[in-house]
Amino acid sequence: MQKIFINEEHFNPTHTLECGQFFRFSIDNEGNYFAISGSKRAKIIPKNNGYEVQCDNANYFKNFFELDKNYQQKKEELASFKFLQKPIEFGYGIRILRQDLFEAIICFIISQNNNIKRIQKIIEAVCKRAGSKVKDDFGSFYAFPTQNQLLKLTETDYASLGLGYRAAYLAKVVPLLTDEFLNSLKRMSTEVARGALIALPGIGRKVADCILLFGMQRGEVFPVDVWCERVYLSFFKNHAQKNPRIAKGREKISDYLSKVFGTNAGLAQQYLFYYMRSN
DNA sequence: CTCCAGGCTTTAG
DNA sequence: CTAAAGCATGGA
Repeated sequence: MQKIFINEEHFNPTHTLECGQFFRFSIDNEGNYFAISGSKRAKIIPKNNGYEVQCDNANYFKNFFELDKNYQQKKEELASFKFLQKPIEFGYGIRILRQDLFEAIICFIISQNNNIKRIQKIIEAVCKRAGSKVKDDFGSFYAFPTQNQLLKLTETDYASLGLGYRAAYLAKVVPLLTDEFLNSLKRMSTEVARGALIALPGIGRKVADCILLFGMQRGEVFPVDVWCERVYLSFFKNHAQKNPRIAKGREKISDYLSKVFGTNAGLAQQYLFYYMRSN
């Protein structure tokens, strides 16, 4: 058992885990969160002035929670945007999670045209079906399946797990996600990597952007979905109308907001998404 | 019953 | 190039 302490000033487990970037979390009847990433699990326990993360690999979760990044600075930079004040106030303590790339690709393909409850349900079903059973100090759980483990599932298997029309996407894309391909992706520029991701079955601009942001730490990416489009239309319409280069369409909204927020675009997106979806 | 969910693919204009 | 239908499933 290893422990990490995270000050509450720039970390809130509820907002970080439930803001929509991540799906494999749960909460026990004492109010403690569990987060599963890859083959590892962490328990997050409230303490004075912060939270204690208990796990078997502290370094893994220090990286997972981006503890090497300066969120005070990010907060100050984003606070200069007045329309972010309420979202930041509401979702205080959000951190962008460094998720496993393979896992992020699978999870965000599942997320398309779907609701978060069912996304979580499907992912757990996939993990239980194909993932390894792991034991830790808190009991046992299922790791996210490796590529080799998912290769054993057919389109029919995925369909039986409730994936709907996404079953065909996974059956086609999993064989393409070799370690060699994933490692080459990580070395590409954001633009090139986005193109390579969109070339895969079941991945369009929005899913690719989520993968870039949450699985490849490309903080300048601003994924735009139906919710963000609404945010844009309500919060940014007046601003955008003053800029003739801004046109309609989610891709152009994403391009524009990436420039507006720079390296903090993804964090700004999470604040806005969480705020809008909760109100 | 219809409508929608962190969209993508295919087809038509 | 843009626009729109079709897609599986389950909950509201």
